[in-house]
Amino acid sequence: MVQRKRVTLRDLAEHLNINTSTVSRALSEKSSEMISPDVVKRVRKAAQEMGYKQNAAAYALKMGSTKTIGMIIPDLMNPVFPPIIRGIQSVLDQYGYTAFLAYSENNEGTAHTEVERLISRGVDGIIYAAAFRTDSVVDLCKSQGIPLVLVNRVVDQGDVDTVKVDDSLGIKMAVDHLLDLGHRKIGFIAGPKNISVSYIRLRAFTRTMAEHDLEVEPHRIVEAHALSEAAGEQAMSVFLGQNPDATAIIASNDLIALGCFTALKQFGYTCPKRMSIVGFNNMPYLDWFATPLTTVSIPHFQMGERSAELLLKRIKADNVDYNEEVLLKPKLVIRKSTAPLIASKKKSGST
Amino acid sequence: MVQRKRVTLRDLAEHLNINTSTVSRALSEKSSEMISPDVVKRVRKAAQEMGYKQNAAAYALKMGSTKTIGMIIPDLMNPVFPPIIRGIQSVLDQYGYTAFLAYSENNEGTAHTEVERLISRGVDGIIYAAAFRTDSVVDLCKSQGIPLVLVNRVVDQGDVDTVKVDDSLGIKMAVDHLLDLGHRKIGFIAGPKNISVSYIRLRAFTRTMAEHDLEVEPHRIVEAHALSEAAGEQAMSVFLGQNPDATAIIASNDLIALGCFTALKQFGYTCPKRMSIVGFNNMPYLDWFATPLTTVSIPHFQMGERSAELLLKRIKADNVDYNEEVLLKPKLVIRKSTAPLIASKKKSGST
DNA sequence: TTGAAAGCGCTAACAT
DNA sequence: ATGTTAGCGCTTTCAA
Repeated sequence: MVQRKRVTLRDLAEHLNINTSTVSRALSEKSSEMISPDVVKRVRKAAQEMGYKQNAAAYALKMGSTKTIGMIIPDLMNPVFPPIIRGIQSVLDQYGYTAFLAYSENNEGTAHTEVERLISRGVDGIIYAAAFRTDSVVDLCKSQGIPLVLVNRVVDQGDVDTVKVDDSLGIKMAVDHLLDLGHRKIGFIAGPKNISVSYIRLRAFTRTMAEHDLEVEPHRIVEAHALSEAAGEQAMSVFLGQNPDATAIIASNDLIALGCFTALKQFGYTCPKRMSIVGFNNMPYLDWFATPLTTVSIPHFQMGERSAELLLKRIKADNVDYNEEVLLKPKLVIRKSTAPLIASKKKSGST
Repeated sequence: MVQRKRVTLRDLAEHLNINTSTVSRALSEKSSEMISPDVVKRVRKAAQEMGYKQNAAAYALKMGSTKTIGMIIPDLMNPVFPPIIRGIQSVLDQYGYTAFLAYSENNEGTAHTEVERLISRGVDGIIYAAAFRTDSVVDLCKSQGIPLVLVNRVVDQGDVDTVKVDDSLGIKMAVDHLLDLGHRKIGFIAGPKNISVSYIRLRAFTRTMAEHDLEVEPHRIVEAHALSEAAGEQAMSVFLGQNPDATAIIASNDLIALGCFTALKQFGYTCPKRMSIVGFNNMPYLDWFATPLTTVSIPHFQMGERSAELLLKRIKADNVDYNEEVLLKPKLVIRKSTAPLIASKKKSGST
């Protein structure tokens, strides 16, 4: 029983000898009240039997809403994003929305193009998890009147809805943890500074250190060219070359931290004995690692949920009076990559 | 410059004092030839300036094709699927197609519902990576005339396009590897038998063993209730309880293998010293693990690519003359979870 | 080379 | 409670 053509409202109407609008109303939850119960029942039964499915294109054209949104992430392979996506979809599902997934590949131009494609697809809104500190996507959405929510990364301009984690607090936790363990010569492998999280985390690092009257000398900070394993390894090699005395490192994210492990090994150093490492994100499966990474855990799934809720709210009431910023709290997960500073031969002054 | 309303063909037409059909033709690659070059240029310039974007809903309604496909996977959190998805999208992108992503959550009913939603969205085809051995989704797509490609998992019926990995060969490689290492008392933690890969891999196990004149006694095989870590742990506990003499185990996939590690630990056993473990899939980051898992690697990305190519082919020429089956080859990745059998105190007869 | 007009499937005034 | 009708934005046949 192969039916090449999809069943339409008219097919149903003709089959039942009633008008298409009656069928439409009978099928709709809202307007079925104005139709006699008997007709409603007959229509729904026939729809079921004939396999009627609403034509989303026609609905979208008529109603001006596709019940679709677009999500842009840097890269699906980064294990941070699957849970965010699931969080988004879990609330979308409840409201009959569906999401398109697109990738920026850490490239603003690509992101811009993808957003244009999504707009052409008629998405009712966009969740953007790949923003740079200044990002043309924000203006694009604004000029097209498309609701936009930023997740995870933020933008320097203030007038946009955002769901983010308190990165500064996360870094503070990491620093305090290392300080508690006795470390003083702490380095930082930053991410690219045009990405907000990199920038914010780095700033939080120097600031927290300063609060403890610890000055961070410039050679203690190396910037990786990407938030990736390879970039982390490269940056860590540079760091180790110029910091033979450092005893702990904070990485801008877990992937970079993994790269740090690799570089460390190449230098013949061990973790945590010779050097403690802290990451950021708490990616999956860290507990299984040879050296389970101490890291800052962030509520990925919840971030997705909140951003979808925020976006749906904006779509419903499309007056953008005041922007909203949702701030989620991180947690420090202490594993085996951090250990107390061993009181080896005393070198510098303090403690 | 906030433009609440999207620019339409008619807006352009009125702006240029020409007919909408002329604008449409000028914008289309195919039919712009029949328009004077001058007009084409003016139209495209205006389109650019006014920010015209084609309305996908109108296009879809008119043309009967949304240039959209649906992907169904069990679960985004399973690290096997991201690369498959990327593979699919990489070829979709080249043809102007976009994909919806939906989840079966390892539940046939859910899958069925999701497929219905996708069909209602008007997808031109579906890639289904979550099939059960007998699956109503296949019939659903067939009855609706929607092209369908199965990835990774297959169904018992033969008349459907499929992209899969040679699971039997993969298991054979695993068995041969363990045999080479001297193991004879090898167990198997199977996945649910209503999932094709579970079934095929199990069968390949007993068959390969038989080819080496090794009979597999029933207690050597335990079925996990899901292809997950928790299910693997549970099944492995059962296995260890009834197989104190076993020296190696093959798990139906990596997640189950991880569960095996956990159970092993609870029994106070070590891997690979006391027991060798082989997984299946080669999920990311295994090299980082405390005991890096020996596993069968499968070309996820490529599977995605091939399935998208196959689907697009079906969509283009929608006559389904003969079905196609793409078979990809796996590779064995030997890591640290397998080791030679230690010749301890001799017990049973052979060798 | 361009214009006029129809129609894809749906919903929502506006009748009745 | 139901029918009639218009129109969302687009492509394409037919006419000029």
